[in-house]
Amino acid sequence: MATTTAAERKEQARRDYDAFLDLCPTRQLLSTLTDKWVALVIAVLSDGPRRHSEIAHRIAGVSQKMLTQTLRTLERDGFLTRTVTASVPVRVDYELTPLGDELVPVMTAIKSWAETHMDRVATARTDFDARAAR
Amino acid sequence: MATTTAAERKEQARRDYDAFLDLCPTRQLLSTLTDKWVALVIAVLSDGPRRHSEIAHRIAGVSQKMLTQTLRTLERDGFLTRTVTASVPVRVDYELTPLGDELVPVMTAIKSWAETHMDRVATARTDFDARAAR
DNA sequence: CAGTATCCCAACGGATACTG
DNA sequence: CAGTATCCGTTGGGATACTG
Repeated sequence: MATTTAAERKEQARRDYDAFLDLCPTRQLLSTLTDKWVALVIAVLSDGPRRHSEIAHRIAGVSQKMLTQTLRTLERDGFLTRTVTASVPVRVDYELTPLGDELVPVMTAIKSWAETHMDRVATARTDFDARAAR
Repeated sequence: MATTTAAERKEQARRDYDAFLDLCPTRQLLSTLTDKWVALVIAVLSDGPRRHSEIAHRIAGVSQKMLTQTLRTLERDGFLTRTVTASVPVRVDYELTPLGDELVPVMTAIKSWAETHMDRVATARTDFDARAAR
């Protein structure tokens, strides 16, 4: 198989990935990346490794279930590593991988865009609703 | 009310928006921005005004319902304008507002990130599943 | 502390049919 | 062509209880 691996990789790399296409795998990846909890988790970890409980505290309102689920997905996709320290009680640390680091600028950009432009959006919304009410 | 408007705006602007906070309005805006269809629609319109049918064609697999719903949300939030030309059949054009234009870099960044790093994610996923199977 | 397992409701989102 | 309305299955996501 070693002889075809390199060729296959090239083939794969040459392929034109396009999220506009329904069946393209990037459409699925786009779904993962466009997720509220993903953006927040990546933002938290951009400051360095964090424990499960630290992340939970930082992201107000996230449920146990969603946090664990999000962390698992991100681990599977290679964005972060999960390190278990077998103490009592157990300690689990999450840390961004190099791939995860590359995601940081994109994710923090969305978050800060929202924070920066919130006022303008709020105004637009009020105007729209006022116009719709007429 | 004119006397308080300026002060109120300042007050609002000075407020520390933080999407990490559960009740902060930016959390809701973040939810809107982290949406697969939103990213794709903004990406389409970044090339200029488009008709409803053109957008539908460009974004493969989007349903009528989701497209219209997404366009309405984006219009309400001030990201695009909707122009109806009363002909038979009717013609509707969508165009980014200045606020929408400011969103383009952020949205296209996610889309192209997904397309660029798809291979590495796919590899990570395979590795993870293989390790999990052991 | 971290995680799993249920239960359960609400929102997402597709398919279809109908209107101006 | 663009949009609305309805139906309905799927998923998201919270609450709670339990385990190592």
